[in-house]
Amino acid sequence: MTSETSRPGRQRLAPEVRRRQVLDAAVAVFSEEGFHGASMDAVAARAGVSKPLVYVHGGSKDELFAACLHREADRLLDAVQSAAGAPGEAPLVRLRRALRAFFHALTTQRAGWTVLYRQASTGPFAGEVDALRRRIVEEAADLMADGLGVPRAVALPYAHTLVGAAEGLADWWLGDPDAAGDGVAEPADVLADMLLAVVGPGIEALTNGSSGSIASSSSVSGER
Amino acid sequence: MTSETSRPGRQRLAPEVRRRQVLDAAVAVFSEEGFHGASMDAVAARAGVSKPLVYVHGGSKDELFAACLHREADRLLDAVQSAAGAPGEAPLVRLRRALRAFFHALTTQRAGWTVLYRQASTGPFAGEVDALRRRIVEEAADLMADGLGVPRAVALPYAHTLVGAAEGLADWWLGDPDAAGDGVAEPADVLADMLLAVVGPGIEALTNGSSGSIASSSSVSGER
Amino acid sequence: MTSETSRPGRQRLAPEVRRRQVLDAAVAVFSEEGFHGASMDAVAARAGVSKPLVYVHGGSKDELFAACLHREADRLLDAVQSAAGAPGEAPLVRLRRALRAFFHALTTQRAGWTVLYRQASTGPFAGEVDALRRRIVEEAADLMADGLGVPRAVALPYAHTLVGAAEGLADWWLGDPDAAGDGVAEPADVLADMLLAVVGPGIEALTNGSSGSIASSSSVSGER
Amino acid sequence: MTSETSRPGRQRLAPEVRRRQVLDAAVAVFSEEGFHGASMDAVAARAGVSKPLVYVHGGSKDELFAACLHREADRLLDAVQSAAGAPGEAPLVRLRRALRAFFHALTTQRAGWTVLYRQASTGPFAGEVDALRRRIVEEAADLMADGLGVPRAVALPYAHTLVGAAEGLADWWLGDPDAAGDGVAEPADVLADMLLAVVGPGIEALTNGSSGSIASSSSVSGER
DNA sequence: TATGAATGAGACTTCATTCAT
DNA sequence: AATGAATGAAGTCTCATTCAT
Repeated sequence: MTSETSRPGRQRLAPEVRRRQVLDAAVAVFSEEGFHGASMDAVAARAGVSKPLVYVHGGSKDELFAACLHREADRLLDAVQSAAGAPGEAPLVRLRRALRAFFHALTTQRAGWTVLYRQASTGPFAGEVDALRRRIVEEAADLMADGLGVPRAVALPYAHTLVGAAEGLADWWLGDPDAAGDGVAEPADVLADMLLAVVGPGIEALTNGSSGSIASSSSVSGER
Repeated sequence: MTSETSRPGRQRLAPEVRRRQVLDAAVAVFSEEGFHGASMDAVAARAGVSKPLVYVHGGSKDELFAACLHREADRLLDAVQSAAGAPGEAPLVRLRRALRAFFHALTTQRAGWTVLYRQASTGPFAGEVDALRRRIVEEAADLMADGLGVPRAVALPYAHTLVGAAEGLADWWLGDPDAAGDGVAEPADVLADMLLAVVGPGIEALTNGSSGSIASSSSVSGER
Repeated sequence: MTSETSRPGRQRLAPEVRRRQVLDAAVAVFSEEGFHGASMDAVAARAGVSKPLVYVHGGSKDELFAACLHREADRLLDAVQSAAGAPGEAPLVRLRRALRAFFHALTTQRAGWTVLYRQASTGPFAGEVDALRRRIVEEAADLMADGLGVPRAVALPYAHTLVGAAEGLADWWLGDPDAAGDGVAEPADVLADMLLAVVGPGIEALTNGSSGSIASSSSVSGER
Repeated sequence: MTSETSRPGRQRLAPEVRRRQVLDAAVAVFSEEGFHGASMDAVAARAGVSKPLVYVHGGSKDELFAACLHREADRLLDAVQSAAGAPGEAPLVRLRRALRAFFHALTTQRAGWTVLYRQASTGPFAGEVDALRRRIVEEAADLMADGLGVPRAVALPYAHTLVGAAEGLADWWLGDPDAAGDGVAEPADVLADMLLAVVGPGIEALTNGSSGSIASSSSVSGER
């Protein structure tokens, strides 16, 4: 037996490399098939390794899925946070950058986003997913509270609204990637601008209204 | 112990009653566990009937899921459409009524909404789910196109944004029901007004801008 | 409510008529699907009655199948026995008539034959079927012992051979009904003659040989 | 207790060994219970392995059954064909050797024969079973056509008769193994000779008759 | 370390059988 | 007498997980 890699299937790799291999495959498969629909066989095949190795590096199916969730959520949050920058800058500029980063991250992490937002909100990971989502919403709430000069408790529902709106827009775009973009700017930037066009004026108007009577500041409150 | 339902087993019921029992249970279970995660055993247990009865009244798991999808989508769409009223009325009034009906439906049909919108759009029902989702969003797009005087294709992404924002707000509220509502008006109405406060000004502003330069109508387009 | 049969599904019939209805349907279904493959639903549907009625008139599935076996075996044996006639007549003439009756019975009782010989020889009714077959073989053994003037114990294996040969021929014919028959005589008669052409000379020759050395009377015993 | 097979569970075997184990068990169970009556549980238990292993090595129930059919048919046909030898030899000698091989195979492959010949020829395997049966009977028909100097189409019903007769004789013998055999020769050889004693003279006589008037060559054609 | 081989548990589905009308 | 409605039990098949090499 020579010292060369005599059998290609038995290639020894550094543990962290193998772990990333497995996680990448898992994210891909989970995003395509959902948690229950995905099989460990499929993950192993996608990673190009044997099934026991998936267990060695990824743990049980539940653990593997949780690891996917966390890694993808961390990536997303990191991207948004670092784009938002320090609290000193103009708040709406920070929001704009954060939104652009958010939509941009979807382009490069589409599978991760799907795992986080389309597959896992039901089933045994609802709680885990909710906690991860909360981290994102709270980042948005911080930005808005800072920008509007209102208490965080007041900003919270608007943050949920904003994040929900972003999700809705993102889903539409991911379902039909050619529909957005004018061919000049980055699609992610276009999406961020579309979103701001819808919610920007409303958010600005909120700065002038008292927290309790926000609804009455709407221009469509004529009825009843 | 009353004289009613002396023995739970072997109760003869009219077929349509049983069918609704089964469908209700199925919607509940599917919404909690997802399609793959839900078991026919769980549906039967939730409905309080035996498993074969689920097959008699709901057909196979696929058929049962499809039936759930269609019933819930029809219910939701009916509620929103009848609330929106005829096209002759003032557009923003129609939108307001539609939104109120939408939030109202979300609170009474939470599970149905979850089945429709929080399920994997991958798998064997992708087409079906997409078609049903489209019907709902397109109703919103019709309203907005009518109200804004813009082509439907332009209104579509804003409709997705609007629906997503409504979801985000509803999720927040359903997770903490005491947080919204002033104790006077219906919570659903309060939510509708909050949403309009955020998106109303932006939507109005869109009426003046051309589709391509929507983003530039935002007051935060200073950067870059 | 008049005294007329207001509902056609609730027609009261004499028990023996119903029983025959059910048995006929059962024979048909069992012959087509086999014991395990046949469902009580199918039997009920074929009989044009409801399933509980099948249980009332036919008993459990096992009992129903046993009843089918016995009725069909009795019919077959009756036909053969009455054709064979009394022991006084010329033995080979009796055999010939019996064989013709046998093949003729297959034409009119094809389903019954299938149930008896093609479906039931495996499974939980093997013993029952064997007993019924034995009755037929023993009828043949009686005929042969009588005709050849040999003890019944000696005739028995030849009776098995004869019945097996008849089965083989019958199976072939039933699988391809157009293959037999010259267009003039009854197909059943042609089959009987074919069988006699094969086994007749051998049986006659056995009359002259001793029981122990039958094999040596063969003209092909040259080897070894 | 020897040192062998210390623990029955979790034994690693070569795939081809396991596959034969599974097939053997399947043939046994199918022959005893029929296709519908046999359960995969029973096959697994008979093979002494777990149920998933049956699926790994045998595929679905349909595939497993088909594999049984083919293996047993091949075995049987191989045995008979190699015993029959080349066409150049004396026809009746070939027939004799083939019959001996046939009876020998019946005694060592009883279950396989049962699977092939005592199963419902209805159901999803009708075509497959018929084709395999035909191969065996046609081998006999070839031998007979060769030996008698008649066209194969003429020989075919006689081949069915011959095979049926062999089955009848074999059934009788296998039901009462002490009844046949003189204690000197192989029982299978004795059975072959008994069969030839019955059908040999008839077959020889057929050589002189034309196909249409075979029946009239019988010595019992006096009636009608 | 890495894997081929094996299995316990559970899912979907159907069927024989029986109650309540 | 007759039936629509209902269910316990069993069957096929898959999957997460682990042993033995």
